[in-house]
Amino acid sequence: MDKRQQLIQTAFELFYEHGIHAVGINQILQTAGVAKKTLYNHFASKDELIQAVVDYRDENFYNWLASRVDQVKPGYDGLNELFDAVDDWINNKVSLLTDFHGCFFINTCAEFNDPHHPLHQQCQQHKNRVNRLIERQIRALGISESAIDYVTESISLLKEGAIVMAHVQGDLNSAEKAKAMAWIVLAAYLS
Amino acid sequence: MDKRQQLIQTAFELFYEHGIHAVGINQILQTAGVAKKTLYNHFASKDELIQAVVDYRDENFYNWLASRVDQVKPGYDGLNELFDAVDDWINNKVSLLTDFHGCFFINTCAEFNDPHHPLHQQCQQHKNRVNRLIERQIRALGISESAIDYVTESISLLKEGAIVMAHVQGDLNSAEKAKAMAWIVLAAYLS
DNA sequence: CACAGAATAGACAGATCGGTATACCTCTGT
DNA sequence: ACAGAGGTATACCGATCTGTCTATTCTGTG
Repeated sequence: MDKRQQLIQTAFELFYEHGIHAVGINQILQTAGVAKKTLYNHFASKDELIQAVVDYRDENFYNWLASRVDQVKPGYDGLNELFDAVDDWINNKVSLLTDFHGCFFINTCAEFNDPHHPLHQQCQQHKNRVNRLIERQIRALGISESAIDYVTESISLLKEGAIVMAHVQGDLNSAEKAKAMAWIVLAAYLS
Repeated sequence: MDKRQQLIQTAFELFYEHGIHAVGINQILQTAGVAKKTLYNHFASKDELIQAVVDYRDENFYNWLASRVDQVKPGYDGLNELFDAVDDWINNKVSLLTDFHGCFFINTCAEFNDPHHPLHQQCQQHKNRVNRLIERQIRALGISESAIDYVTESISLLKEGAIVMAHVQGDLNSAEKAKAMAWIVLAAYLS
């Protein structure tokens, strides 16, 4: 088994549950069952490990979401699947993503507030990837070129709102609400 | 000047900018220009200080928002003012709230993930207060009683989405988008 | 003026932090 | 058979953390 991957996986689970600043190196090592020297053989510092963890979650989450969305027809079906996927995630029906504790990238931005911070920007880039996935669905709907960015960001806003409502307020139907609003809004923008 | 209040104010500003776990007691004391003994004279522990900080922001933020919303007619005008207020906040037009770094309560929930944690619940209660403010506007619109909770939570979702889009993605027009969607959605729910 | 309450500065304790160093133990390829 | 890579376990370093303690100074009121 790959020790490097094992460290990243363990660190992610601890960071996701308790926050990054609240989890120490020694806790990660003990949980992963790995020696300290091995960690510093693979990573120069805790910061590098954190970066690798964000990358790992980016790949893992995006690949899962894209595979869900891309298995249906782009456009209405794709957007439908997007919100259904978020709903499954929120309601812990996707074991691949581990127990829901909000969006790891939103949480990380909360801990690294400065927009110029490398970790904050890494999180932005993840969101940009997801936005491009959404944009493909919007384009397939036949929205006019000039409105594509605006509508994409509006749908993204609905998705983010659903995640936060589920995490902070414990609203487990938030993704359904967001989906319902998405249809209403898109119908208005298409007419 | 009240040392207790000075500590809370300083702690809030540091927590809001850097996150709670990232800020130490000594940093707060040095910034506030207060002795350590004075802090532990007013608070039994750092945890108690954090609780007081969350309470302080709850009062400060809610009072500001409610005073904005309540100065216009409940209903359409109130909701309009709600999203305009959020827009002003995001675009740093409200000096009372200090520079925008996302929602302090969302950020705090990101650091204290467990829904049973006292701080997480304090944040939930703040959101509940704001939700009741929104609910009053929804009621004034004449929405049917059975739909009030659902519509209130939908508007709340739009507001949360706008805050996160502004914080994580740097979208400074997010509140405008949320407001536009709110009108579309409400028109559909009223017809 | 005198005194009580509350503030100050700062040393200190014990734990934990990120990170380094040392010594030993397996594997694996030639 | 043996060198080297990569693992383990653990002691250690300096810094920093929360929280305690002492000793001194300021301030407001009778």
